[in-house]
Amino acid sequence: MTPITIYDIAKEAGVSSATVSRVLNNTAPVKASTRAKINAIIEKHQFQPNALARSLLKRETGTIAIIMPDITNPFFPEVFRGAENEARKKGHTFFLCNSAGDYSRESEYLSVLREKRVDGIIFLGGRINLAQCPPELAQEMIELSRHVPIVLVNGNIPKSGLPRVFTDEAKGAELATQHLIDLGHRNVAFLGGLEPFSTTTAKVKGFRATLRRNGIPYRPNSVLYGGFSITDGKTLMSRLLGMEDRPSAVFCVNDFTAIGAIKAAMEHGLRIPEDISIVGFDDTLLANAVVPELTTVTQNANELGALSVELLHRLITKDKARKPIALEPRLIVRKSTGPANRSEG
Amino acid sequence: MTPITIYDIAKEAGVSSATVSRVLNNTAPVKASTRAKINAIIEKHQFQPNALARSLLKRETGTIAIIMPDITNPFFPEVFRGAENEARKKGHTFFLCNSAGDYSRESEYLSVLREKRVDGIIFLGGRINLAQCPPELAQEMIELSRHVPIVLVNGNIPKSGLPRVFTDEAKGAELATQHLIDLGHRNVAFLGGLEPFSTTTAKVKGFRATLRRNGIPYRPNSVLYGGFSITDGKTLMSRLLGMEDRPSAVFCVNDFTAIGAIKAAMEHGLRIPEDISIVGFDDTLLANAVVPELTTVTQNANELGALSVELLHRLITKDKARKPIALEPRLIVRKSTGPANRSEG
DNA sequence: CTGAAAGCGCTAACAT
DNA sequence: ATGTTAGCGCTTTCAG
Repeated sequence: MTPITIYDIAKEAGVSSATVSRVLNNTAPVKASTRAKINAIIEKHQFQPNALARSLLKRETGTIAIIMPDITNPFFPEVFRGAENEARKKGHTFFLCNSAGDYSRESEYLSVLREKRVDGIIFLGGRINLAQCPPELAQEMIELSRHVPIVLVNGNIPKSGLPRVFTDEAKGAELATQHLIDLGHRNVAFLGGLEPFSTTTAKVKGFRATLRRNGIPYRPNSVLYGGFSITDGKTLMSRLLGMEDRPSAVFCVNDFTAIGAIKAAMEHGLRIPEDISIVGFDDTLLANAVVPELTTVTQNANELGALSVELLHRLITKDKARKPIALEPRLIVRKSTGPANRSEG
Repeated sequence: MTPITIYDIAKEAGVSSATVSRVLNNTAPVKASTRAKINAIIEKHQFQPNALARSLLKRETGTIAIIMPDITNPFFPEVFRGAENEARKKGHTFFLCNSAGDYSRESEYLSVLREKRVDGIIFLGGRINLAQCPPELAQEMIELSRHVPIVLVNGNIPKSGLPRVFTDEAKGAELATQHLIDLGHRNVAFLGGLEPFSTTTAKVKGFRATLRRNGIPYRPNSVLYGGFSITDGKTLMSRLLGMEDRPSAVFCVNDFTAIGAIKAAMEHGLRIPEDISIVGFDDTLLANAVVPELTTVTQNANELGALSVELLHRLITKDKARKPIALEPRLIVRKSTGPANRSEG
């Protein structure tokens, strides 16, 4: 059970460890017969070189890691997939770490990953989505980035100049809102999210800008914050439906809250989209699972992941491409939105 | 940018590397003043010890990895969560690898993980769910297990004696089927899955056993295989609805296919559960997202993950607890099932 | 084409 | 309480 080493192989083959290393890595010509003999012995013992020793020497591990806030939200596995595929193409092993959106856990992983000398880190969620990231947390990222290449996805540390790729969420919100307005809706609400998060504020910004551009007056209580989960969506929608002057269309911060909104609306006996239109965000698998299928904004999660790895890879290979990469979101119209009911507001 | 080492710290502090190591690991008493000085220097340089060097020496990495087949199926992230939390409690770093259900990718990861000397591996899906696992693939697992502790989750390599924890899926199927029968359904179908997978055959077995136990004759075409996705569920359900003597209740291989089945039924103008009852499996977040909410069987994904890590941990610490651990599934009755319509069959 | 030897960064005896 | 030293398993000059 004591792991076998390159020396054991060498001894058994009657050669030096250098020669074994050479056949292992194809790093210099080796006589065919010795090569064969060595390979046979390797095979026989199922020898696998110790990557720790190798990495220690070469100062690279061939590994990159991704830190995400919530593996349970289907959006993230989707970007993971895109990232992983790209990483594999580049010959990197790809690991996922789940921060659960917990800042101290983020710090923990950041630190562990550095110690383990990963070649690069992709970072999503948590602190980089904060409208106001606490200085220590921001500082930590900046300092880390001096030791290991890191790219931020769908977030930012302002003024840090940290490389990043992101979806233009305000733009996505504009698409969604305009879609609703084009359908004749004049009273539309924004539902879900939390004010401290830039991902929320960006969407609200796009939402309000679109209202304004279309000459629709902004009603202060047409924006209802409250969270990101299905339950939150349900709660918020119930509240919305209790209001006088109830909106005929709702744009939700993500698919989760949109699903919650749909459920609440149905429980109140409303039909969708006849009585109320609902738009989500992210185009997760939930959007297709639900009846009626959800109109939503896609962030191209796969591509987002792939581009992040590509950028990271450029960083790793010393190419200093630091210009942020923005991705265009796209509206996907399905069954949860329809024309405004002209008899109402 | 050249990483700083323990020697650099030692030199700057005017001590030996051993002393620095001691304060780093609290492995022997160090005079308070020197300790302070060293810590200050460490702080100043943001020094982080190289885990590769340390692991190389100590022959352990403090890392365990989990290989899963489809991070995009919400069931798996859920077991990941349970596993990760448990791993953290035990002081292990936890990484996820996504095999995408691809056997060669599994092999690849298995190999990489061994080279990187992870302390243990948790393995889900893919080859261990095959009713007939190809001998090479089985052999690979068995040989690997001689080098690194490994636990199989919800699967098996027959006769390997490999440690495992699993949900009793046949039992889950019995629960679901009995529930339907208790509601008065006599014509019930099994929908989805693929015959080569043990996770499918186990459920069918439970399904048929329950029919038999209740004196309900088995109709050969009441079992419709075809896949695991929402789309598959939809397709299969459409086929089912086209049959004469259409069943009044359907038990689906997982939540995905159940959702697909619901969508197909609705498109055919059927009401759920008034016209047809549908049961899923896994209790993923989809079950709660959909209207009507899905009656389903839970596998306690979180616990499954936690127990796996616990078992793995015992293996790592040399405790030879190899007895398979079985988890009891549980039926969760929601809105997609109801009494059989007595006017029909 | 092959071997000897140094060293990657750290820890753990063994001294002192 | 601290320093010296010998590796952990591998790759890589430098010789031959």
